[in-house]
Amino acid sequence: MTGPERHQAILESAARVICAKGYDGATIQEIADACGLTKAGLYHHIQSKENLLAEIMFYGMDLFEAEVLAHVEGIEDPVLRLMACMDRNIKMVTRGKCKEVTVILHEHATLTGDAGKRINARKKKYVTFLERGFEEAIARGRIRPVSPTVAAYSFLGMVLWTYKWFRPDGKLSDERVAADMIDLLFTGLVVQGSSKVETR
Amino acid sequence: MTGPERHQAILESAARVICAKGYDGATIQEIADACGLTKAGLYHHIQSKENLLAEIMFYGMDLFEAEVLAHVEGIEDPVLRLMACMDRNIKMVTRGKCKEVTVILHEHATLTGDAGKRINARKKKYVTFLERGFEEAIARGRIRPVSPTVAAYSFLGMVLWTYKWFRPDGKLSDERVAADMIDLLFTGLVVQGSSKVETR
Amino acid sequence: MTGPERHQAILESAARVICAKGYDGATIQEIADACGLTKAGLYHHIQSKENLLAEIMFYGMDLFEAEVLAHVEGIEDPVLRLMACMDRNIKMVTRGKCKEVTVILHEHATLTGDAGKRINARKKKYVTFLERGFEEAIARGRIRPVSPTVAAYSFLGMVLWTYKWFRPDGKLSDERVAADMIDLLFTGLVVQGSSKVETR
Amino acid sequence: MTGPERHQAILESAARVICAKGYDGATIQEIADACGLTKAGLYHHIQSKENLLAEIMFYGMDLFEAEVLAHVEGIEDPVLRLMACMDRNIKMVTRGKCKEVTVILHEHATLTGDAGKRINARKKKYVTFLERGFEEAIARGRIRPVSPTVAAYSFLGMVLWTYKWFRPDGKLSDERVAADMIDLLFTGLVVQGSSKVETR
DNA sequence: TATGAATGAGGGTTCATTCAT
DNA sequence: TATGAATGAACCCTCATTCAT
Repeated sequence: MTGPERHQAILESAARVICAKGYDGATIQEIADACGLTKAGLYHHIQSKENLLAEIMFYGMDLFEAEVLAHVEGIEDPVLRLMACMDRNIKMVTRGKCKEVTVILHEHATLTGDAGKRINARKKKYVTFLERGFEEAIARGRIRPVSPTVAAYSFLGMVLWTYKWFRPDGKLSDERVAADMIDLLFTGLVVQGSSKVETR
Repeated sequence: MTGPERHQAILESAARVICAKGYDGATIQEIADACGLTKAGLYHHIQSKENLLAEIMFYGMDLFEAEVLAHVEGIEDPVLRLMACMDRNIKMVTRGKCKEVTVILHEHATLTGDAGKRINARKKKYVTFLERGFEEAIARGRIRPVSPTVAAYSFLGMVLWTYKWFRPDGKLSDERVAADMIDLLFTGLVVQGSSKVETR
Repeated sequence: MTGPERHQAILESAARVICAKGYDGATIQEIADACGLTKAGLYHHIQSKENLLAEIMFYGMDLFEAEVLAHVEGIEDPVLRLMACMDRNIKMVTRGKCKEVTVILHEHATLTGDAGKRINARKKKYVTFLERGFEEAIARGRIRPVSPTVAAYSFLGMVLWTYKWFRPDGKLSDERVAADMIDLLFTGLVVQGSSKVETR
Repeated sequence: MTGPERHQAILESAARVICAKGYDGATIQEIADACGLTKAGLYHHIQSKENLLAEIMFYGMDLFEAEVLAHVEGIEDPVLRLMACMDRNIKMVTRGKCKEVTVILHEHATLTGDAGKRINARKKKYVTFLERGFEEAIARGRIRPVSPTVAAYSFLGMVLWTYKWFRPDGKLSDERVAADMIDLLFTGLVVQGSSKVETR
């Protein structure tokens, strides 16, 4: 494994450690171990611990936008769009070997400086995307009126919290979790007969 | 201020720092500063950093159980019980000078040893309380059937995530946030005419 | 030993190590050893290695100005002033337990930032003081015309280089070195009969 | 460029870096950069950092002896010999692309082991050469009696310090600096009418 | 020759903790 | 109680050096 692949593998290994111990709790030594390198060897690939976090976050954002946003942005109906978004977002958190890469986006440690601003801007963009979705759905009479902000953060809370409790080997499949969360949040919101599209 | 009051004040100051910087990111120096003590002075009041975290968590659990659980456990109707619980839990996170004490319960850093087991048991008890609530509501035909586990963790995700985005001086009051979240989660779940009790 | 005295003792010990090994070559460990402290213990007294260097340099400048400049600035005759200055400066470099503190002023490592600017300004002030002395001596017809700049830097080179070769237990006393250097630089410069003051 | 030329070019580039940052402050990486090589590439040309310093010093000594000593050793009159020596030594420090190579001879870092002994022996030889010059001049009645040691080290201090302050693009030319320093040190020493040779 | 990758040793610095006063 | 001083352990990071390619 060489070049960009190698680099990504390092980001992913590091993300797993940071996810498990937190940014401040994770040592460069532990991260290096997870990468099968010595500390000094790891530094051949990264600039600093903080920069490593930044790289993981950018990578996570890229992944998230490619795997979630890119697939749902084009959906015309706002309710279907939000539901598809929730489905994909939940699965991004529950399955796939890169889940930690995206989970880290919500790490306590905040990036300083320019990188932090750019990550926050992209996070904010996602929140806004959700808010706009709810606004649009309300405007079209597809759902009952609610605060788009509260709805967006409820959506996020439900989805992101999943990482903390979901176990792939548990009783519930992530298909079931996704379906149920979508049901919980949207079924009660949708105004029946508001559209030709069947939502349930 | 002396005795137990003093001790609680220290726990609360420490909780604020740990909430802001994370357990690993918070320094004993910073905590001491926040308490108006020197490092060595602080050690007259605490046993160790980890024990301090444990104390805060026990204190937080006590507060949570007194302010939330104690007030809602007696509510006969499971839906009303869960709604009241959400309302109180959200407000515990958004207002009050001790919010950090309870927020820390979900800190990344987990307590080790016996204290950790006891805190986890109490957290688990809360999750179970919520699951039982949803189960009971389903059994009584008050709400549509959903996975009680998914419902409980959705409840928790919505509520706990609030700490990350809610600003007391923002556009939304916590009254509004609580009302809207209750609406989002329960209105769609409740089976109309399932009870004499008006839920909205 | 406590307080400011203790602090000065640390600066002096550190100066000895830095003088012997150079700033980059001296380790904090070695400096701590010389102070009879552990590394962490030393950091109780200093802010950083660079700041330690800055402190030593400021201390050295203070010493130099108090022991050399303050004693000669008032001398009316410029030649006598420069000669007295050379005498004191040489002895500051050859004797006294604090010699390293002043020798470090000419360390290769240059301070960065504000501290560096302030030290350089004080060094420049000394060069200018010497240049003015030679200018004044020329203007009064006390010495033959020479470039004041070259004269000032020759003065400095002779004096400062002394640290590199002079041995207190060698054949030459510092009294002798000072007298001979003054002789070498000034005897040939002074215009005979230029003043009532006998210079030799 | 190949072979010995290439090697010398590397020594010269390295000397520039080491002169600018000091031996301990200069990194192999920085030296490699200055040579237009990678670190590993540089190691095909050098044995170790310390050995590189040794090579530079030997090269510098060779240059110095060829450019300075070789040209003045044959001068019969000791005063003229010393003056010519000062002239050449100053210019070696102020001009020429190899000046750093000779300046490094006075680096703080001292070579260890055999190489160190050989370099020190050659340095000592130069000091002795100067001392003998002054002794001889005194013996012949050409200059006033002074300590040859103090005179020799004054000579060296004046000359070597020049590297620290002289700027090729400054107001003073190195011709002027050399002439003035020779004037400063020798004019006052020389006994008028001591020789047929005009010294000024 | 050249280099990307790797490393053991060590550098400066910080941290939680202790203790004499 | 309180604190200034001290410390062992660990942390992030850099360095001179090596080696497979």
